[in-house]
Amino acid sequence: MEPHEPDLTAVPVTSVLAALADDVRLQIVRALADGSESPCGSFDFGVSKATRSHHLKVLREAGLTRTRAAGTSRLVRLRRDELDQLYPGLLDAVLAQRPPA
Amino acid sequence: MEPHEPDLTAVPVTSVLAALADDVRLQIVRALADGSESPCGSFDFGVSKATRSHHLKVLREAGLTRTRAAGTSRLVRLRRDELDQLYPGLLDAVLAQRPPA
DNA sequence: GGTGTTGTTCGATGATTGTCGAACAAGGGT
DNA sequence: ACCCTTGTTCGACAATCATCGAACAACACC
Repeated sequence: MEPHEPDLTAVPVTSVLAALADDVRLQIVRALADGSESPCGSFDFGVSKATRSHHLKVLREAGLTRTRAAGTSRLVRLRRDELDQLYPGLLDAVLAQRPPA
Repeated sequence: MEPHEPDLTAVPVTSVLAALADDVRLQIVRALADGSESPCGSFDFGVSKATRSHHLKVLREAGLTRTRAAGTSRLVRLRRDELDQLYPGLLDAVLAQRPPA
C-alpha cells in the first residue's frame, strides 16, 4: 500500500496547520525535529497504538512526514527541508516553544 | 464586557495553530496582515455574521487579535508584534502562501 | 509451521467545531 | 422616541475528530 505522501505544495496551508494543532502530533514532530528516523512505536505519548497510527497518518497526509518500511517496523522522518523551503520559519517557530516546565 | 484578550505566552501553541487552521479565519488574518484596523463587518467571506463573530472570537481568544470599540463598530487588529516576537517567522510563513492562481 | 512483534484498519463513541437563524444589546441619526 | 446599523449570544444541527478495543496483515525468528 502506497503510504500516500502528497506533494507539499498541493496541501492547503490549513491542513498543515491543523496537523500541527494537536498536542500528540506536536510531540511526535518535536521528537523528529533533530532529523532522526524513528519507528512508529517509539512515539509513546500515552495514547493507544491505534490512536498513534491515526496521528501518524494525519501527519503523513499533511505532507509533514515520510515513512518507509524497514522489516516489521516503519521508520518515520520529518520532511524538514521541504517544509523549511515552503514555509520558512514555521517549524522553527512552532518547535521553539517548549512545553512549560 | 471585557474582550478577553489573553497573554500570548499563556496560550498553548496548539491553540494558536488551531486558530490559524481554518480558511475563514486565515482570510481574516490575511486581511489584517498589513497592520490595518478593520471593523468586523469588513470581513465578508461568505459566512453569516454569527459565524463571523464566532471566528473573530476564536482569533481573539487565541491571542491573535485585539479588538476595541469605536461607536457601534468594533475595530480588529492583528497582534503582529507580539506574535513575531513569540513565534518568529510563523505569520510570515503562513501568510506568504498565496492561494494558487 | 507457529509464535511474537509491529502497525494498520475497522467500527463505535464522545467531544469539539463550523454553521445558521433568531433574539438581544449598544450606538448613532433623524 | 423611533429606527437603523453593527455585533454578540443563544440554542440547534451536522460534520469532523480524537480515542479506544478488537481484528487483521506483514515480517522475523525459532
